[in-house]
Amino acid sequence: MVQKRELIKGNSDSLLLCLLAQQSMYGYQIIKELEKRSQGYFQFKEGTLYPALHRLEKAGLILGKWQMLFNSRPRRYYHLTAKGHAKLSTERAQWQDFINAVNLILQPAEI
Amino acid sequence: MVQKRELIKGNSDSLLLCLLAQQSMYGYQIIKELEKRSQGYFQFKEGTLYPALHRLEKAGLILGKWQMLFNSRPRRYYHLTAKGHAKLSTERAQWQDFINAVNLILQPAEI
DNA sequence: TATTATATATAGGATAACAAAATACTATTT
DNA sequence: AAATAGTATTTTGTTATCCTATATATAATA
Repeated sequence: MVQKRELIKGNSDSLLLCLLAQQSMYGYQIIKELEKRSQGYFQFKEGTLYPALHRLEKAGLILGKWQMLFNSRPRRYYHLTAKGHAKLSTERAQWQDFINAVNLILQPAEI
Repeated sequence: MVQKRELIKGNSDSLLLCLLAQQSMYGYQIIKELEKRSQGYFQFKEGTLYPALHRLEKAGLILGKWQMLFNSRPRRYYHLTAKGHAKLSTERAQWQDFINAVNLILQPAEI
């Protein structure tokens, strides 16, 4: 499976919202989960993920809460806000529009 | 569609290669053709397209040739090189891999 | 004459993905 | 006890590229 990093651009926020809509997670867990679910395709770097989480939180789309644990480091669990759910819904639609538009170019009706 | 900009990022080169693989075109024509074929979705700006064409030509993927016309401005027609055809083929494969990976996140098998 | 459409080009700003390193704690191995 | 590996978050600096805006030029139309 050939991987092109450029393709991820502009989609990471949607992927994160989608993942957190299904389940609250903390940063490190998100990295592992994305890799697992995509069968190794997505390998988010810390320098990509954490700034993205902060961006989404600042925009009010997700909310992070510190969770103290006695046998490990504190973790910051993120969950989707109502605003985040609404955003995810529009982003899903935008993603479909985009796919459709690209396919019209890549696979035109008449060749 | 405010988000559209980010989705296009990293994909414009593939779109251009694909378009020029089907037919030689000049810049202005490409803008119009992309808009038409995508039913208005893609509206490339000059500041996006021309630098992209120069980038692709510099990389040896496309080749531009000036065509003089007596009743209009000169046009620079671009066509795909052999290297460009090879590149397009791998980019098509990458695009499919990417779609598959995203769909594994957006529509997981079990929810 | 002014505007619109055609046609190419580039400077400057904004955003985001990445590599890399810093920090810090826990668990396992030697 | 010390070293190593794994877990977990943060930040700095670099790079790529998409956009706005502007500049230039010609032909057709109002």
